[in-house]
Amino acid sequence: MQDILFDFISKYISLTEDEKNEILSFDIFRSVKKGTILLKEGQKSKDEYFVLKGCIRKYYIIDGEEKTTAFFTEMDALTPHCAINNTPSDYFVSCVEDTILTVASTDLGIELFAKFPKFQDMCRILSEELVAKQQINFDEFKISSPEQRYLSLIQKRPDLIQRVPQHQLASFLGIKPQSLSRLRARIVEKKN
Amino acid sequence: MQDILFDFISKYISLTEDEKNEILSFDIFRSVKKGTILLKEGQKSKDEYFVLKGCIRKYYIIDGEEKTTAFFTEMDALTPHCAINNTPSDYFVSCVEDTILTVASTDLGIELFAKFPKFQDMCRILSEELVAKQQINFDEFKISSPEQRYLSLIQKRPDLIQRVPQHQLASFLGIKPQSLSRLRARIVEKKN
DNA sequence: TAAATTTGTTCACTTAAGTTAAGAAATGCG
DNA sequence: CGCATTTCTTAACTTAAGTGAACAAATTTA
Repeated sequence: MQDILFDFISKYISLTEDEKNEILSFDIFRSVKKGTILLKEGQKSKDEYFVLKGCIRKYYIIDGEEKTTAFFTEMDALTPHCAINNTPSDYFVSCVEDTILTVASTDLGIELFAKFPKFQDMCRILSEELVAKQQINFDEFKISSPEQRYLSLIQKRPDLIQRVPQHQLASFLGIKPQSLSRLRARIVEKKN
Repeated sequence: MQDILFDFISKYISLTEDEKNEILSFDIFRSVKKGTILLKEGQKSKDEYFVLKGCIRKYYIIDGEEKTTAFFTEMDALTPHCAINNTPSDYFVSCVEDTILTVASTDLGIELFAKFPKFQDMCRILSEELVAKQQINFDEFKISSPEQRYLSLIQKRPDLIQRVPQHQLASFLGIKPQSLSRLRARIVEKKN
């Protein structure tokens, strides 16, 4: 399982066996059950997550209603905003499926930066990549209708449609579950 | 004018006079007229922009229609996605107003990283901040209706409503200009 | 396994955004 | 300055999403 982590890291920097062992010594691997809440609204946490297997989701509760804004699956990293500026979280993070992930506090990151300066390089590249990816995602969302967003999701993350409940998907697409049902029926209709 | 740049930088790292002069020697300040197109779709450019005064906007042209997805004003930085992965741009960048900005190629950035390693620190912090800010923006956009988005824009970037044409604002809010007009009329209605 | 809960779909109705078109207001330019 | 273009608003009509409710199906759990 840890191979997934090192495969990921090796895309950015190379590590010696000693360095790998050093990292493993931190005991950052966690196996969490479906439904487990990793982060609650109002909570101050410094934990960052990296998904090795499974799926976690980020959601707000507005007027008692869940609003899912992101899913993180294999090889996705989630650094909650509260971990960066040490403020209470304004959203929840929970497991959509049984999930294996690494949990590391930002302090551990700083420790690693001191010991292995090359980690800084990886983090800089990662956040730059992430900025670019997020911008594109946001732009696409803005310039598309819900139907276009759904069709594009089928292309880009077909797995999500299988593994995530419809009502969470709907919210992720910026609409209500009923609208997603209707929209799907409409698409099937059009095909014939 | 360059003070704005150094004030900004000083929030992250401190520079000696010599270092400042070194930076100034690169001649990166540009004064551009309203309407000037800085980046075109299909173009490969390595330029990054930092707005000192004025406003630039990023937009796509889809089926002959402009779709504005972002505005950059004083102290905002825009690193076009094409500058990062050296691919043709899929959007345009143009000046909403007469604008003073710095234009620096990513190569210059790399040169600066080599000469002043502390620049790396600034860039890492900047991109991390940007990732966080973008995530919040995206989340807010997703969980809000066009009307809520408009009301929140009035709170958060009231200047934009004054300085940017309505039809560009509409597109930025994810709706058509006619809908923005109607929505505004509706809000005034409600107040009474 | 049976009951309870969660999840997904359908329907009728309401609300708001998209579309097309027309005209007024503001801006730019010769 | 005056004409042309761009920008903004309004209106009537269409389309799609929101809402509330009912029901079926799937999943959880006691």
